[in-house]
Amino acid sequence: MLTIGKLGQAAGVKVPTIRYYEQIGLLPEAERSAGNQRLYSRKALDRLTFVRHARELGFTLDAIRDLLSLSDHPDQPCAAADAIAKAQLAEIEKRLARLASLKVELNRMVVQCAGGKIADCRVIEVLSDHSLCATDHRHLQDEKDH
Amino acid sequence: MLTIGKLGQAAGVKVPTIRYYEQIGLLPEAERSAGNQRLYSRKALDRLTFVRHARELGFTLDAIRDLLSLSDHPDQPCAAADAIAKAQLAEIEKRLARLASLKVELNRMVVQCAGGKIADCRVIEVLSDHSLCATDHRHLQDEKDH
DNA sequence: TTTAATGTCTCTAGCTACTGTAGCTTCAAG
DNA sequence: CTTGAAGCTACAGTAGCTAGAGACATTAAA
Ligand SMILES: [Zn+2]
Ligand SMILES: [Zn+2]
Ligand SMILES: [Zn+2]
Ligand SMILES: [Zn+2]
Repeated sequence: MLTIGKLGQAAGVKVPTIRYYEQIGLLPEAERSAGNQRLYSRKALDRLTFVRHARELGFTLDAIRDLLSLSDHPDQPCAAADAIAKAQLAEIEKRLARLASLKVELNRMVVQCAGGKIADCRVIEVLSDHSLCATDHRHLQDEKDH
Repeated sequence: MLTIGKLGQAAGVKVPTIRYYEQIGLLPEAERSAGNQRLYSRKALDRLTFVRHARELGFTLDAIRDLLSLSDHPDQPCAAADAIAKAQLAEIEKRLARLASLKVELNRMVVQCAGGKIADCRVIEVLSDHSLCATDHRHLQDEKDH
């Protein structure tokens, strides 16, 4: 059995994050020692490692919740898991498209500025007027591109 | 003079967002009518349009605060503004790299799954074990890629 | 064995950039 | 004058943590 600190080290997850995951019900409540400290099994480590890897791949905690409960039913068909992964892929592709567009615009701004006074700064100019932009970055779905 | 609703329409910003910007000091406090309603000048519209455009290009509100105060001093050199834009470009490029890597991994997962039971699902398998990944997506700076 | 250092406990608040709600008041049209 | 839309304030909630306070537990050195 591992203490929460050891578990965190082993999985690469900070201690408060583990407690947070328990609090929101993503991880089951841990067993406790005589002194009320959390104790974790190897199975718990696997679960947390799964969560961490999924987070690194950008899945939301809600999606991970679903993936975890799917992985607890090995006999069921995997279509639901595949659907979650495909949705995540689609989301990432959307963000990529948006960021690519932003990159173009930011680059244009930076390159075009001759570096004089603010009154003539291309950065400030472009920010003031979207019609100076080359792409339709506005219409590419906003946000959640965290 | 515009009411807050007209201003929001003109700038493409929701009314509560305008009030929020005022609250956090990004926009100056608006003048008020006899009945205590906010009134905005054309200059205020320009300012809000600037904010919106900068947000669309992914600048943080803090960066926008700085850009706004720079644009209020047209005689000063634009190096500071350019630096903010360059930092933003660098940030976007970092996110792009990370997302590109995530896309590769997610795509691999989805393509490799033969679609049987959860026990054999490649998606679940890869999520459980990063060594099945092809790239170093872990080491690409995390987060704030909202 | 005492003591000091480290780890863990709970609880609360804060972060970004909003969005939504409730319960009011003001305004413009008919 | 009435009605409905638009405005007001204040507060709560979103995602996914992170940090802090103050108290208790565990381990290792002295
Ligand atoms: Zn410049
Ligand atoms: Zn633009
Ligand atoms: Zn599958
Ligand atoms: Zn991986």
